[in-house]
Amino acid sequence: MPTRLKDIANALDVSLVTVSKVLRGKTDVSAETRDRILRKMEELNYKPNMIARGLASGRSLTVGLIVPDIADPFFAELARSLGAHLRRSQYQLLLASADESAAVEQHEIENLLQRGVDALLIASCQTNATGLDAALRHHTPCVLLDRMLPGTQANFVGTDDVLAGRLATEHLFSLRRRRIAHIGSEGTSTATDRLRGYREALAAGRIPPDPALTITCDLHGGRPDLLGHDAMRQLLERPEHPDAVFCYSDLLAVGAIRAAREMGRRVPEDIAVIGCGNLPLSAYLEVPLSSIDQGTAELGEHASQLALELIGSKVPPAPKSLLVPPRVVVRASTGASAV
Amino acid sequence: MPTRLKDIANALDVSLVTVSKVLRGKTDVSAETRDRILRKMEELNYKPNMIARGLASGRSLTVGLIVPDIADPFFAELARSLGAHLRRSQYQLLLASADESAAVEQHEIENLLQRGVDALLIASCQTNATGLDAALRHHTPCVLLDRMLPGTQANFVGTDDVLAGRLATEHLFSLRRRRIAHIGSEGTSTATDRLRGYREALAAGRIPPDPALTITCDLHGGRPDLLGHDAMRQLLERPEHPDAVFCYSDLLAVGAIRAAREMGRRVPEDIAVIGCGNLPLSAYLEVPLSSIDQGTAELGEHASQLALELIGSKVPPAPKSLLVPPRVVVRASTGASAV
DNA sequence: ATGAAAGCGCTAACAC
DNA sequence: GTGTTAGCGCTTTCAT
Repeated sequence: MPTRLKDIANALDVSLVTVSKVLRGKTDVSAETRDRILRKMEELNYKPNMIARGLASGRSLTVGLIVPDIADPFFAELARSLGAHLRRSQYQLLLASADESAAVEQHEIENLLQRGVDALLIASCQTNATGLDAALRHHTPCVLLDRMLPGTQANFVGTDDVLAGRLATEHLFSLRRRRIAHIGSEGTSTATDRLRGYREALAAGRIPPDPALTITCDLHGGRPDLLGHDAMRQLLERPEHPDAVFCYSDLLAVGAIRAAREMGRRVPEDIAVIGCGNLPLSAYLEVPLSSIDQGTAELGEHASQLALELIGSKVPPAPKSLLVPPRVVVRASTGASAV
Repeated sequence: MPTRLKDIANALDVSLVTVSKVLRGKTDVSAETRDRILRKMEELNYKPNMIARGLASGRSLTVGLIVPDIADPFFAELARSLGAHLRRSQYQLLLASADESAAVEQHEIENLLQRGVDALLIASCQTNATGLDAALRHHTPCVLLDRMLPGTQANFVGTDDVLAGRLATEHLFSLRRRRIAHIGSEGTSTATDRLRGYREALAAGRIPPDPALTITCDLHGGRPDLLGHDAMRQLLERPEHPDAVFCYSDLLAVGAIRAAREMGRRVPEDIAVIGCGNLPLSAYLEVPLSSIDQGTAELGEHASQLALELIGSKVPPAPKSLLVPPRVVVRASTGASAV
């Protein structure tokens, strides 16, 4: 059985409280007793029971993270970064993957709150913020990650997705492409923001918007690579087909490129393609994929910082929004061999 | 503030214990009181405080998972599957990523035990099993995932890696390749087992082992794709170069293919390559990559089952080893266009 | 069928 | 400096 504070106290004939004080680094203990206690802790290999500590203190030294899908490389990297940063501050990450389901996500929110997390980080797949009410009831600080929720004045850490869309589109524009399509998504702030950036860039380039060049995929509807494939085929079958495409995600882009090549188009000569997310394997794809890098590790760092800050403040500060600037990574799919 | 059992009890003028009984589904409560209590719980939106419950009952309904790197697609998928299965049994997954460091892993083991996990699942990057002693002290059941540890009689759930190595090599053999190389790894049971399977298959095919055809990479030394690249270059610079390579991982294989092509070799015509792990993007690589699929989701299911079983048994049963059989997935890198 | 008493291992206030 | 007294919110055992 693991050693308890009481065991240390008994062995040394001091009170349990004194031991607890040493444990927590309180200064009202004589140097001598402190030494004896520390030595005994070492000797008996004492490790505090975090459950008991959590119950007594009301703080669990725990941060909950909910992501739509931990198998998505973006969220996996985010979790990794977050976990590493929190560990340095003695915090433990409780991870939940919502399986892309709003119901599961809601369940996990309640669940993590019941487990007494000191802060809750959510990359939400809900469409509104009512699910966060539970966190308010618990007075648990909450940070939205990656995706904003409509009608919320919440803390947010994410990519500047409008900028992401603009950078991607401007990059295609700089390659002298003028019929620039967008294969997008819907239902998330990331989707609408990237679309907005795309439109802004077109406007800035004095390209009239052509509704036929925007296709929206329902990413709940299946594998994104296949959806991207379909979307590209639709685009290329139209008489006025595009000479460039900005895809909402790399996975969509991968499928889109496959479709283009199957239809005899050269990438990037006939059609340039850029994705978003900068998958680790981007460089090794059939056509190495240009993409928008979101600085995922940096996102995790900011999120953990903000979480700790919120935990530390007695009164909840005004909600903050932290936008990490993305950057273009050029590879062959929009590369030098382009026309 | 969240509702507590006491609030329900007071509101209904029954004892806290009766409420607790209803909460836990005990039958020694009259149907009427039960109904009143359940209604009140609903009304006050009662959610049990899992920390208090954990402290009182000694069970946290929590399972800890430690992986070397959550950003590795294999471990991410494992975590996803595990989390989904545990959720169905009301268990919560506590995830820790060890950053490929044995020291961090050890730290996380202690950490999760202090948090009172009911079982501990570890894909370990340690070289021996002494780190698991802490779990024994806590009487916490423990399952090794993916990698066995030498000198351990522990529960294990993982791929049948000897079979993986044999299947991969036999597949290359069936393509009439006879100079089959192996780009391997070291320090893990997966590495030595796959190597063993490779050798067994060679022996079965009456191919004399050629030490010049086995290269071992130190995967702690950097990016696996670059290591694979280097390894392939070494292999091809030798006078008696191979006509096929089985790589320990897909990432190694990806780098290896790149190197081969840079050196003017055609894949698979001049050299066939098969990896292991079956990355989600395998089909979209510059040369779609043949691989060994490990049935990761199935691994997660078995692991969660075993964990729950161990938690449920009063006396620890004899350690079990569960080996999931892998299977070959053929793509272009060893595909039909082969000689 | 109901509840009183004790306690899980720790922390937080306040005495001495 | 040190220790005492009270809990945190729940479960467990055992009376009634």
